[in-house]
Amino acid sequence: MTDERRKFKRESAEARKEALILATLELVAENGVRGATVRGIAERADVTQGLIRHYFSSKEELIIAAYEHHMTAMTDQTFAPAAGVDGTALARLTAFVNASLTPPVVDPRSIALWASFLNKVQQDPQMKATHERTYAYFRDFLEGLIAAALEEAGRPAAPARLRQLAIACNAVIDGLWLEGGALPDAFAPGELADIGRQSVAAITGLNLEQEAEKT
Amino acid sequence: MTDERRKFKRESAEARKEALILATLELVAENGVRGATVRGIAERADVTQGLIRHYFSSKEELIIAAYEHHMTAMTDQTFAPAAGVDGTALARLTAFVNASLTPPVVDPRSIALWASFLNKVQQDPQMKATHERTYAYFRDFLEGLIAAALEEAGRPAAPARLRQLAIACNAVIDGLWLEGGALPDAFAPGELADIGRQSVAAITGLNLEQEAEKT
DNA sequence: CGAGTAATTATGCAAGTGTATAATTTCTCC
DNA sequence: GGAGAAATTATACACTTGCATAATTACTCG
Repeated sequence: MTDERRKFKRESAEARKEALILATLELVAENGVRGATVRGIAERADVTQGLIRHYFSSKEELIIAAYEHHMTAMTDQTFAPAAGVDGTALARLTAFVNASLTPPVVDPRSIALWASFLNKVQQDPQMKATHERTYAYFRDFLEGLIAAALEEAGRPAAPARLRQLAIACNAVIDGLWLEGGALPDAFAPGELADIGRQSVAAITGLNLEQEAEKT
Repeated sequence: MTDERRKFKRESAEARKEALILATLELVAENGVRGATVRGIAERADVTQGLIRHYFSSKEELIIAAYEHHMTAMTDQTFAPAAGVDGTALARLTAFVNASLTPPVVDPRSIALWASFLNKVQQDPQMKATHERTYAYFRDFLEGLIAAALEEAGRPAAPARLRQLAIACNAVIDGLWLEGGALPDAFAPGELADIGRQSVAAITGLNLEQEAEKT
């Protein structure tokens, strides 16, 4: 029979690290980075605090690992839907906007995490690098989608113009993402994505609505 | 002769409160709410920590006062330029977009403060109320400007449509504000305002550029 | 000018913080 | 099944935190 009285179970390093990182993200979202105490994280992950030191040489290191985990999850959730569409560039652009403005990307917890990490991001060089790389990746990807969709529509744009369009569309998406997460009850389901598509359409002159109706 | 050796100077309650609030905002922007310690704030304001308790019954109360101070300053900076224009509605809308996307509204410190306060805002009812009131005020004002400008142009919009336009324009402004503050070196001076006007123009169908050139 | 009063400083305390180290427990492998 | 090693817990420490209270200091007003 299994010994129910055993005091703990040994887990693989990967599983434990993952559990600790998830617990960290929960607490950072709830109470900020400084509010995510080592003891609180350990309790949330159902271990004792000493174990954290066994897998991460400091709280700082755990925070950095949690941040990179979150950023990776966010970009994956955003890019996967667009990458999965193998139709026209316009279809991929539409899928990208939709994915950016629906759960799980739009979520109070994501905004809370983004806000909680911001201070550290601006001070820690490693986190700053991760942040800038993610932002650039996101915007370049969007710029590529817009460029392809415009060419497809027979009216290609010059690089300077493309840059502006990407910044503007990125801003709409970010702004809607922010508002949707900060005031979850202020918008009906799908409303943010609707407004996002309409706005990107207005800014670029592309017709994202007919594309959205195809699905 | 003045006694240079006197250990402190008595100030009016208003001056001291203001000084403490400003010191608090500095530290909150730098280190987050929990990182803004009572001792740190006192040092920054050149007083001893006991004095804080004399003017604010708790750190919580000081934080709330600092948040409301900041929100008031932000809205004032944003609304004053638009209110000062007594020309067409289009001119006021243009001034509003410009003010929202140039310093001192666009500023790394403002974004840092916004992010640092977010956690508390979502948990403390009083701060939450302030936040929602400010957001609603901002968006309603923008919606009013858009409505007036559209009527002026001879193509008034229905309420539902107006709501969507206001949300979209608000999102562009917020998104650009965010990006400008989070990556201050990524944009040339005036670039954000340019893109903001173009985007609002594209979304609403109004011509903000000819309006901007008049000044 | 001198006493009273309020502003300000000085000091102390209990709880919470990250981290270091020692003591246990579980699991693997021969 | 039992020794060895690694995972996990247990305990301790120095430091910081917000808050309370007592001791000073500066200014006001008769």
